[in-house]
Amino acid sequence: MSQRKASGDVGRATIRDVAERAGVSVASVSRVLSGNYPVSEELRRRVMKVVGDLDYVTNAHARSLAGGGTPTVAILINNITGAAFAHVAKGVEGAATLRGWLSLVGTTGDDPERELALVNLMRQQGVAAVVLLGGAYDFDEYQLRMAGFARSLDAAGSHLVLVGRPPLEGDVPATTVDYDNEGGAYAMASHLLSAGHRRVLVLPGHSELTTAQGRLRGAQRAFEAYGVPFDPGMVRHGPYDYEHGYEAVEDTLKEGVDFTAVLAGTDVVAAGAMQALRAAGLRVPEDVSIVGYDDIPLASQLTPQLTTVHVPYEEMGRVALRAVADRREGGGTGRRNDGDHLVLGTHVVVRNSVRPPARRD
Amino acid sequence: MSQRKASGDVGRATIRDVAERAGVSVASVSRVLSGNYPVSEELRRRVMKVVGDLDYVTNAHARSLAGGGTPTVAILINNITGAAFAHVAKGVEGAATLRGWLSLVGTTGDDPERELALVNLMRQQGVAAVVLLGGAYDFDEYQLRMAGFARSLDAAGSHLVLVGRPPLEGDVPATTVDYDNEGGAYAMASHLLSAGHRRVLVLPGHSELTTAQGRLRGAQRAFEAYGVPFDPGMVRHGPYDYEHGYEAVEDTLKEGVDFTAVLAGTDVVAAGAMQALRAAGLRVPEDVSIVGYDDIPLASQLTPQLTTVHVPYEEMGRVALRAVADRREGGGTGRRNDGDHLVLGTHVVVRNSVRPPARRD
DNA sequence: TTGAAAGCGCTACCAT
DNA sequence: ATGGTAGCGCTTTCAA
Repeated sequence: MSQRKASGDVGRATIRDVAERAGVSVASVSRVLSGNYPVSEELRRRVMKVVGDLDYVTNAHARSLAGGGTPTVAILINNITGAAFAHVAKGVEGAATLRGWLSLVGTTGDDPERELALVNLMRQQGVAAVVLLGGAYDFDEYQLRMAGFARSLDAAGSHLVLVGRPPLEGDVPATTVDYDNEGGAYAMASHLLSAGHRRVLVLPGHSELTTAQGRLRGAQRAFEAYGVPFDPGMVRHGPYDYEHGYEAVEDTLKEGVDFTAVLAGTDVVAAGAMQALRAAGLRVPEDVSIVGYDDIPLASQLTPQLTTVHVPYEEMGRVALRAVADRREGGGTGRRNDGDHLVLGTHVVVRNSVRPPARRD
Repeated sequence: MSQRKASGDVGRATIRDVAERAGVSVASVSRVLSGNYPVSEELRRRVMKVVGDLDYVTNAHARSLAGGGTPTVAILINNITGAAFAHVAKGVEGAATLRGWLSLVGTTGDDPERELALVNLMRQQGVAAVVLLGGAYDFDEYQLRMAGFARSLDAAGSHLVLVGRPPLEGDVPATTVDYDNEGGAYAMASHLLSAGHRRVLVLPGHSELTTAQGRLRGAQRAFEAYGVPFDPGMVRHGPYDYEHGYEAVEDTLKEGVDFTAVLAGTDVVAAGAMQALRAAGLRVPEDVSIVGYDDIPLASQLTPQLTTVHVPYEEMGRVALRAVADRREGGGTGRRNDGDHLVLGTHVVVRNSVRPPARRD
């Protein structure tokens, strides 16, 4: 154990250690390991033997610096704990692995400062792409902020991918992978309306969240299409969490407002709403119908199983990675093309949480 | 846009670009940016100005190679979609961010090949530590495999951390962060027994999974303590998923086996069991009581809310990171000490899914 | 087919 | 307080 450098070095073995021990040049070792160059069987054998003995692995940083290196995607997510985005991450991860790419996951905790810090951190890492997940808050600053990210990343040879958010305006170097958010809400609301529901409590989410806005718009359009007046008083905004679903229903009930169905912004909100209804002695779906959005596993695990909108999260992740990989291999010119905005379909999954209203109003 | 090298280089700006443009030396720029060295206000101003203009960020790979670099933890997880491990990951992430560390998440999909590939990949990345999450399959090979990982990582100046798994035997350079798995099961089963339940359907998980083994052992010990004979026929093994919970209960019911309570290996399994009971016309907890394990958010979102064992997943993540960070800063000698095996407590969270059995047998 | 050597972008040491 | 410069470990010409 003294073939390391004079100092009591505890660091990893280097390519030089391997070369010396195998009695060959550093270049040869590199060639054997990269495998992208013809080498004699004898050389390969000797090198691999030493690599095994020393349990050597190449230093990814050095390799990166010198030009080689594994392409890496960074996934930036608000909260790793959210089921929907975990599925997108899974999709990205899976597709990345398939191509031998590496993937990084960073969490922003909904903090713009941290988001910026992470984007820069990823830029430092020289990642091939940064994937930003989830609905965005539609503040004025948002477009500018994202455009800034897109340009910074682009200038560094990287690329910004927005998943589950509306595309950026203008000629910004970014790719968007979206789903038919509004269409899903339209279909979901229509399902409720065609079952005969007229008074429905709508819990679209935070009013500034782009996904919530789209879901609300979809619902409104459905009401219009059915010629049913849409009552803004039946809309309650709030975060996409269980507590909000619970409290919104609880409060609405307390106020004596009448409704026969709940159109929740997400499955988790629906779960909270369901619980509150039950706590108030109401049965689902006999007394009140409920529908969700997302179709995460929870939806089919609730009792009754939740009718909801299926969003192809995992596929979005796969598509997102494919988009950046293609652009990379295609030697993109940097010019935008139609592939820069992909939108995937959504559809209603009918389960057991909807029934025609018991009474008409 | 021609201050780049002669070639039509599209790459990122380098420290040299900044130095030239600011009319200072490369060393000075490095000092300003690292901030760990005294520099004149004038210098700092000029450098930062150019950094802003060029939107420059340091190349993390180069920095790493040269000795600096952000410490990175790698989190290896079977399935990013599992709620429990997502919480551990969150804990690690949070603690890492707090210290300015970076974290990587890789998924193995339960595939040993992929696990090995990822460990090596992380070794290449020169990560400060590799955190392996979740119960392990107790095959003979397992101890050897992990010991191998531990030594490889250690030789590379990295470190292996096992979270939620039993510690490695012998003098292996690894840290284990565990929770009182068996104790939690003991307490949970005792809760059921003291409520009067005697015929309990036990769904501990896969028989080779270490966590399942511990949970089963805990339950058995509780039965012994209560002087109640433990019927092995009431144990059904299977994966930690909703479907298994559903099918196990469905089958048991079909076989006409009598039971007044279900001791599920995880909350998700409990959710499946609950659904199956309900599908069979049985009420929870009036007819059958159910308890889970993990205390993920789902537990309190079920109806009735699930009595379960709380496992401090997020804290385990934090503790795991703290352990490696301390060892790093403490300039550990490499010798094992008591801090190499940390075990956190668990406790029963009483909700509404347990009631004394309606009838005795 | 193999070896020698010039960098990749940065940090840290040694001068000044 | 600032500048010059020798590597960090690897890939990749260019020669042999």
